[in-house]
Amino acid sequence: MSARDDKILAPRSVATVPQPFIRSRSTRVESLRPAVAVLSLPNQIHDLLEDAIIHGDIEPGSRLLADDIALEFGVSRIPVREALSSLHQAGWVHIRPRYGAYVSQRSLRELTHLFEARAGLEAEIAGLAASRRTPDDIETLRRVVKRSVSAADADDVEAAFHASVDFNVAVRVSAQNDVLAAISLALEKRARFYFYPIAKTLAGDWAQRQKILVDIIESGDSALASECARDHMMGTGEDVIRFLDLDSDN
Amino acid sequence: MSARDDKILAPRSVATVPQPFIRSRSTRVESLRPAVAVLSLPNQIHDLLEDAIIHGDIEPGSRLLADDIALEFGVSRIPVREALSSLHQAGWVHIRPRYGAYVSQRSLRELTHLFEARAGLEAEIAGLAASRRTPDDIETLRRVVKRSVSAADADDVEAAFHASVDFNVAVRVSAQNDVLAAISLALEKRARFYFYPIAKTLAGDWAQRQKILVDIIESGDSALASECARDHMMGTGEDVIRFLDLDSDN
DNA sequence: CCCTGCAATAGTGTATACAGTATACGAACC
DNA sequence: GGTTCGTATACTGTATACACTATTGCAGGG
Repeated sequence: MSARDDKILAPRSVATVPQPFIRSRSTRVESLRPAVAVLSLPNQIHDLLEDAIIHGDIEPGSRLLADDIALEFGVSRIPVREALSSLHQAGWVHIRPRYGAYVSQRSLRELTHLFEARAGLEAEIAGLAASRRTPDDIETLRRVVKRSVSAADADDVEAAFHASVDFNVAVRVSAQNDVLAAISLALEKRARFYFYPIAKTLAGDWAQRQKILVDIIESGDSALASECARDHMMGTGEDVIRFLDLDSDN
Repeated sequence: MSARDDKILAPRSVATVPQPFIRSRSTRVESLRPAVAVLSLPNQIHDLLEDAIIHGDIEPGSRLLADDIALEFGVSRIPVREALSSLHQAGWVHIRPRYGAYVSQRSLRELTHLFEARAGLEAEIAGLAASRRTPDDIETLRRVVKRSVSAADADDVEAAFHASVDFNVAVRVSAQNDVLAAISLALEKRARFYFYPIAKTLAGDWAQRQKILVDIIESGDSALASECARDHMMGTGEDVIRFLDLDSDN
């Protein structure tokens, strides 16, 4: 009945994860210093599951059994529960009380709303960035764009993707608004869920678009920066809609 | 040493809360139907603590001891932990790992960022509302505005406040974007934290402003609606800054 | 054959128990 | 007297245990 008998996480996910890996106290054998992981167990589990969902290692719609996940990570259900709860709040899973957690499906509806929201958000952020950017900010931005260009030249989608992520971070820093930054980051992560399956077909002219936006931000033209960011995001949204071809039933 | 020896929640909070109140299984004595509360324990605790923070029943900066809260509500620490975790994600508490949770302080920095973000968000939402509103939406909006006017006439701050909340809900519904709606709601709640102490001095011309915005939304002028909402929000933000007089050290 | 009711089961939600760590307090030393 | 070290304490974080419920499969009746 269960849609998954296999391991939840593909090996890649494990390899991708940063240093101090999940280690329940009971399994502590050889560890010297970090008697407890620097990152909390729930956070680690959250991030791993999030990545697994984004990368398609976990099928949308599949049920997440707390026991299985706990077993998988060698921890108890308590930290898993907290991870599932925070995944729910970020929209990654849907929770049916007293029954279980399901990985959220992709839907045309969410996709539309998501990119619409991002368009507004990124426009706001770009506008602020244009009016507040420091020389340091511009330098950082230009450095990231250079990486984007190299990645595009080398046809390295992975690198282009990372550069794009870093670019967005740099813009947020320039905008100097923590609230907007946090929201923007959360929505960007969620957007990757829609993005990832078709990243290859889209990563084309990112570098060019980034370059244009940096020029505008440097010029200080707030309104133009907003418009540019909005157009970029709307365009991307439409691309995703076109390529992803979701059922329109919801 | 502890800043609070008294009960965390003022009686009002308890009275304010909706029907099926916190009831741990172990205390289940006379209950007939709802063997378990329809709203999950963590959610109930989250909402109660959030309200208590907004209304000032819990001092910003005070430490929240999971044991105390659990005792207070007659539950174990597990659901309390989850509530604290979600409060953390929404910015209500700051968590020092392995030490404790503290109620977030008001800061000029957050206030500024918050209202800036809201200005952008509400502008976007108002714009969408203007282009998508249905006759039903307009009717709902007008009804709420009418309530606002009555409240203003009767000088009933509480009622004006509720009407304002409902007004924002109605605008979000008109905008037809779930993502924006969820974010907007979360930020509005957080804003109340800054708002509440000085609500009396501000609730003045809300009704008038709402009336103007509804007229614009009905007219379908998206750009004007955006501008109006943005101005309103910026104005409110500045009012709060002026009246609240926070330390500018952060 | 389909529908209804019941029992078995699987998995959640929470209580309890315990291990480990951050702080605080006090004593010894400089 | 101030600083440093060691110890006690209080709390967090997680494991385990258990009560309860949603579901599912099956049996019986229509």
